[in-house]
Amino acid sequence: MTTSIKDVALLAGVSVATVSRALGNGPVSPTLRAKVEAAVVQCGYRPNLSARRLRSQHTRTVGLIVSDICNPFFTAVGRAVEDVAYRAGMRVILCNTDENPDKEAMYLRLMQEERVSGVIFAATRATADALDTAELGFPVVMIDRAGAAARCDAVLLDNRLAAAQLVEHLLERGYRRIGGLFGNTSSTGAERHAGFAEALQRAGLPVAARFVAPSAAAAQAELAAWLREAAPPEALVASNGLLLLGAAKAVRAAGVAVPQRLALAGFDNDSWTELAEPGMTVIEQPVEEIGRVAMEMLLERLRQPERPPRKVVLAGRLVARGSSLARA
Amino acid sequence: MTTSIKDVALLAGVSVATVSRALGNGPVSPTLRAKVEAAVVQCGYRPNLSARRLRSQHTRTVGLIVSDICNPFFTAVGRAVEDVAYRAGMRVILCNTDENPDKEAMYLRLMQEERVSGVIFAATRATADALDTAELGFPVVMIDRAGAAARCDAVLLDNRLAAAQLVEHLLERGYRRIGGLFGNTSSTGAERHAGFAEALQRAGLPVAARFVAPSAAAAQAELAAWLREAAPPEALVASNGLLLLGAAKAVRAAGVAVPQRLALAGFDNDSWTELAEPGMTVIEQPVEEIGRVAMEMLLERLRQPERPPRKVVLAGRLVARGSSLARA
DNA sequence: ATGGCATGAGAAAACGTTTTCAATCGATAG
DNA sequence: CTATCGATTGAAAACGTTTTCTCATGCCAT
Repeated sequence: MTTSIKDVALLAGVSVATVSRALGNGPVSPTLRAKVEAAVVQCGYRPNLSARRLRSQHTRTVGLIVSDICNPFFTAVGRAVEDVAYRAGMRVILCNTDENPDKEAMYLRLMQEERVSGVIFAATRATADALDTAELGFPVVMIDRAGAAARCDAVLLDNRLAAAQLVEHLLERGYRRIGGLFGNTSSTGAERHAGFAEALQRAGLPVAARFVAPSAAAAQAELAAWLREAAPPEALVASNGLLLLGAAKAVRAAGVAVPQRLALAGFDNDSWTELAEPGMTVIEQPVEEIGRVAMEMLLERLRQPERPPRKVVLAGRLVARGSSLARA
Repeated sequence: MTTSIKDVALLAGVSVATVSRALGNGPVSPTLRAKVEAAVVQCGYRPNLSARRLRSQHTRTVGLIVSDICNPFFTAVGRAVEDVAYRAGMRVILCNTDENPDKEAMYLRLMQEERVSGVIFAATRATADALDTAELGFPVVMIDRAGAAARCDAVLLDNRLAAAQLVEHLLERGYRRIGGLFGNTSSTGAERHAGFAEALQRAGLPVAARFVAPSAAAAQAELAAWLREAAPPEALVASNGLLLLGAAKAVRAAGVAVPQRLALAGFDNDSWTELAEPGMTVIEQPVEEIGRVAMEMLLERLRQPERPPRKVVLAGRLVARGSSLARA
């Protein structure tokens, strides 16, 4: 039997209401407050958060739903979310969906049962478009991927611009036959593809883009096949860290010289991109900021439920490395 | 106002007890069960987990306390823990301690307030030694680091053996002046140092070990300084993935040839170790298995609270790569 | 003096479940 | 034909809090 507020009240010689008020910030005379505090330490009382949540009707809990926390991008974002959350006295429930809409639906239902205060969500395209935030019962902040119709807060990268920047960087360095590898489940992949295609069209060049499942293995297989085709690209853009990793593995396995036979560029300044020869050219996303801002927006929304939804668009930073050296 | 079990009962024309039983696995006639299920979908009822936890007195929640989920080792372990947990109908609360004993204490207190079913814990040395699992009120499974006195379950790597393996591998390849970089906060660092030292002593060689804070930055700074000293090592063992990363950055910054001027070997088969030239020799830990087994042991312990504590010791796998090529 | 009025405290209701306890009913055994 | 038993069901208690709702007290203004 664990000790409850009743035991504390008995020990301190006051009512349970007084104990509750002393522990919270209710009006209690200094005398009784001291008595209560003494009783609390004496019997090692720990409040029961389930009871507190049930009665007070707010759980101080947020859900963080991402595809896979093992993706360094989400790892870093998640860490930032948690830091801000815990500092604000909130708990975080982490959910990995593996880009699977069924799992997304399941976890959203779970969030309802948990009566979470809100959710930070990197949704699949299908789910993002269909999301009805009104009937969900809690506010949602989208990250990384935008919802089409979803009238909710979001913090995003300027994906079109970033992808276009990569293409222009490669053009500047003298590359012409530029291929692209994009994830096929998220709106992010689509947006980056759009920026990629626009930049190439502006330059009057053909657009060679392929869509794959968002995993390193899929990217590796796709690029390996591509390199065996008749006219492989001179440079490749990969639309996220996982795909870039797969691409790097494929070129290494095929013994293709980077950047002499194939230049590489992509997204996410993961730690390996600096170490892998000759260094990967990437768009670095402000991962810590994305997580922090998302959580702050959620807290803000909880304070002002009726505030109009806001989208924060952050800029990526081009980190040029050896994988896109100027063409000889 | 969200709909409660009462509304469902009213709609179905039965008592709340019957609804509860129909939703759980109580004895209910097929007729009423069907009525209840119809009512549930009709009014979109979602059980309130806080209320359920309060009444039933088990939270179906486990805490996962690690130093930093951004460390790929813990990311992978955490993912495995969560998969097993969700499949068993349990929730996971993730806590990052940054190797800070104060944060560890704070999170343990939080776990008590959450009335968690149990905790999976990668503890600092100080905390692990002082851990009194009896007065905590929930079972603990230690991972990665052992508790000295702690009479609780644990799943660990055979650290001494693994470290010795690395040393012997380097000896075989012809290296003699072998240095080591170890984390100074965990028992794991200490154990790996022990294995490292024993292997060198068996070979009649001097032991050159340095202890640093468990971060890439600390390792990088320490090695950079070391390389400027009079007699720098010919080969270096780094006691975890972060330290190895720092070491790799240091040698790259100093323009030191690997393995010609300095061979490198370490722990954790993180994705960058394969890509970074000339490939890092590492001990691969069975990360997925560590997380899975830890969660399974916790579930087992919840079923049989009085079972004697069990320690599972897993073996690492040596992955030899270019960074420890045979000496010319 | 007297009528508010702010302040501090306790009693009791409420939060949404699960679980215990008692009751009803049909059927089966004696 | 009746007593007993098993299976369902509902009423009500319980889980540990927070939040009314009262009430007593002392103080200030009239």
